[in-house]
Parts: sequence; structure tokens; C-alpha cells
Amino acid sequence: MPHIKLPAYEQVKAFVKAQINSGAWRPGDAVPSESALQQQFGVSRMTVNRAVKELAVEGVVTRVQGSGTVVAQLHRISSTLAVRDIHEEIEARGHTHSTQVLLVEAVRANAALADAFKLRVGAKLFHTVMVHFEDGVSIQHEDRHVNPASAPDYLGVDFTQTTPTHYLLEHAPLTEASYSIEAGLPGAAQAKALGIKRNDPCLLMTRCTISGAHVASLVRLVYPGMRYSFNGKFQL
Amino acid sequence: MPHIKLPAYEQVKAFVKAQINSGAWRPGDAVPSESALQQQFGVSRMTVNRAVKELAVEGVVTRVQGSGTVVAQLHRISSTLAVRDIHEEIEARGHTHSTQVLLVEAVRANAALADAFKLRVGAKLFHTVMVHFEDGVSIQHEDRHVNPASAPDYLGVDFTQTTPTHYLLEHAPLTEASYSIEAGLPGAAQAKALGIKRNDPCLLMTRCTISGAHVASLVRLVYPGMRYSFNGKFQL
DNA sequence: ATGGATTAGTTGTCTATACAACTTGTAGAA
DNA sequence: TTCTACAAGTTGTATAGACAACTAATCCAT
Repeated sequence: MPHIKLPAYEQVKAFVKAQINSGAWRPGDAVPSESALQQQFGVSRMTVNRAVKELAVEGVVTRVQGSGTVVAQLHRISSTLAVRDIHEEIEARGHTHSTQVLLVEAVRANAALADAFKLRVGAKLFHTVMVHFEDGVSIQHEDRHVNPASAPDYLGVDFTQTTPTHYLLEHAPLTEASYSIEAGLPGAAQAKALGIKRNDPCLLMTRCTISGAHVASLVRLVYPGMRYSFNGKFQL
Repeated sequence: MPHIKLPAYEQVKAFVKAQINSGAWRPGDAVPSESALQQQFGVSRMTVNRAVKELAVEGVVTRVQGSGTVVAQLHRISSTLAVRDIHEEIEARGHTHSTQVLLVEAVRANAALADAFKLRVGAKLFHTVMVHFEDGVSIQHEDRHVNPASAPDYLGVDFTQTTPTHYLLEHAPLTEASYSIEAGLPGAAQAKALGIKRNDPCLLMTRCTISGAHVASLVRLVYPGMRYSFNGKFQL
């Protein structure tokens, strides 16, 4: 065991976590005030403040100005789902990525698309459909609509060289995004493109990204069920 | 527009975010040093330090001691997946929750379970199977194994009154958890218990929770496909 | 009893300063 | 050329103090 000297604020954090961890302090219990911890550890209040504030950000404790600090009721799994380029993701696993472009076109927004993009019906949108492969195995079907206001040159991009996610992250900096993940069956065309059966379960992700004032992109991703999973981890 | 006076550190954060948001600073670009921002805003270095440090925690910028600060390459969607009691979750939606307990028993660990719990083959484990309903509609099939060392009285709990998650969060404080979400088909027994067809796609979540020195619980959750989704949002 | 002011205690923000730890480029020595 | 030592710049940690903002309880006058 290396005798690494932890910073003072880390020692305070470790102490609080240990009390919670051991069960001595239970959810809802009060955590000693900053001045109490300050005296206990012989450090300045700013140092204690930093420690407890970080624990609050991590969701371990809850603070109320004027009232005090208590052990949080729920311990959250803080998993950070990256809006990440699938190309990089696959390369990071040491595999090779390839893309089959199925469709590149300009379309006019129907009611549903107009609503999602906050544009009028009939407004011009870009539309691409492609399949991504990991070592030759289909892993993601990507059906995307893009707002020309956010990426006017989108249709001219060579998507066998650059993924839409990569291009958009470069040209339309992300300011807001929302997503939804559910299970479902692929459409006929999607199943065919992915080379799976119509009744093979899939993870369906829809994601809407906003860049500045515009809704930049709306994408529907289909992951063949058994070939992909979302993973996460949490540590107190 | 309310003229709310933001704290100084929030103003610095807002400035940096605005530069990134507008595209003036792109991923990989250098962010001004703390001393530069300090002079620009006429505040102390500690205030600037707090602002930029928080941006680093949020994943907006990347800092390297001795080198500097740059705009982060990837903007992450930080979605916090709560290890949350499904009872509370349903009640929070204004619906009513009910449980059908299918199995409560003690079992001996087979190879797979022993490996997951880091116990020897044949060690005693508790095992419960139940279905959760939201307004009478099945929404989750829960198949759970529990380490007796973490919750010796687990089998005596009335699970029509208390959910396993709630009981375990109370009696075995969570210190670590990992999960995996994928799409798949339910087993025959699971489909029957949920009242769905064998080929209805489902979200499958397996979750392993650690409490102190013990692997406390291993649970396999099955959510009927179209009735449940995981949602998340991100804002710069 | 009710309502209002006061007060003690707690967290939130901010300052000015100091030193430590680390990175990077440069000047000098081998 | 190559390596070393140094210096400048940057972030990390920590201090002591101050005031603001808020909460909860108490006391007091009505």
C-alpha cells in the first residue's frame, strides 16, 4: 500500500464517504457543519467547503443554504453517455470501422419533421441513411435529418471518410441534446440493411441535437440487439 | 428578462460557454489562462479557478496542470441513471404501483452466480422473482439474487409492501454499481409473467451492486419494449 | 394564540496571497 | 548533437478573513 499523501480536501471527502459507507451515517442524517469539520481536521473552512461541495455535486450529500448538509437519499449512477463518433468508438476497441452509404438527399419537411426542427412544413432538410460496420459486422443503422441552417454543406461530405456525427460536431458545436432509448423491432428496410431478421430485437435510440438557435439534427439509430449494449459504472 | 445579478464565477463560466457556443473557440483551442481571465474580469484568481474548474468537471474544457486549458473535444451527454426504487418512480408519475411476488427462496450458487458474487460454488444466496405493475400494467420483471452477508433478513421482507431496491438501499448502503442495458427477447416464464408475447422485444438490464466488501445483489430486469424507455438530456 | 422581529447558525460567494506541482521551451554544458 | 539545468508560465492546493443569503428557532408584542 503506497503511502500517498492525499490533499486535505480529499481526506475530508474520504472521511465523510467512509462514515456513509460504513453505515454510521444513513441517508437523511445530518453531516457535521463546515465549522465542525474545520475544527476536527484543523484545516481552513474553504478546504472543508470544497470537500463537501464536491460531494454535493457527486450526489453523495444534499446541501441547503442556511439549513445544513444531509446524506443524500438516493445514490445515483452517474453514467456519462457520450455523444461520440461511432468511428472513434470502434477504433478505440481496436477494430476497424466501415460505412455503407444508402441514401443522401434533400427533402421537404413533413409535419412530424417540421415540428421536431421547429420549422414550417415544406422547409428543406438534408437526409442521409447509412449502415456502420465493426470488422465487417453491421452494428448501427443511422437515419438522420439535418437542418441546412446548421450545416449548409452537409450533402457534399464524403461519408465513407467522415461520419455525420464527426462532421456535425466540427461544424455545428453542440449546445443541447436529448435522447431516448427503447427496445423495438427494426423496419423492413432497416433489417435488410443490417442483415438481420425482422423479428430480431434492437435497441432504438432517437437523439435530437441543438446547436445555437437551431435544431441541428434528428437521428434515429438502430442497434442490432445482441451485438450492442450500453454500459455504465458508479463508485461512491 | 429579469436582471438577475449572477455571481462572478457564473459570469466567467457564461463567457467561456458563449465563446464555445458561438463557434469562436473550437474543440482543441486554448482557453485563456486563469491570470488572463482574472485581469479581463477584474476578479481574484480563486474565482476564475472555480469557474474553469467547474467547466472541467462538466466536461466542457480539459485542463492539464502546467500546460493549460483547452476546449474539450467531445461534449458529453451526462445522464444520471438513478438506482431508483421503481415504486417511487411510478408514484412520482402519479400512478399506482403494485407487485406480484412469484418466488422467494434460498438457493445455492452455481458457477456463474458464484463468480459474480465472488463466493464459492454452493454458497447460500437468496433469490426473488417478481413483476411490477404500473396502474395494473406489467412494466418490469425482476429476477434478483442477494448476498445473505449484506441482507441476512432479506427473505423475511414483505415485498408487496417494500420493494427489494428500497429494502437493500436501506440495509446495505450502496458503494458501487455497474450495469448493462441491451435489447433482447424475454424468456418463456418472463413473457408469461409480464403478459407479453415471446417475440416482443424488451430492454434487458443487468445490474450488480456492491456494498462495502460484499457483492450485495445481482439483478436482471426485463422491461416490455414499447412500454418503457430511458431518457436523458444534456445542456452546455 | 397569532404574527412579527430578532438572533444564532449554516451555507454561498469572494478576496489577496502563498507555495507546490507540473509542462514546456530555452540556454548552456558535455 | 545530445543531454541537463533552468526559467517562465500554468494549474493545484491551501489559508485567513469577510460579508451576503438563507433557515429555523426564540422571544416579544399584540
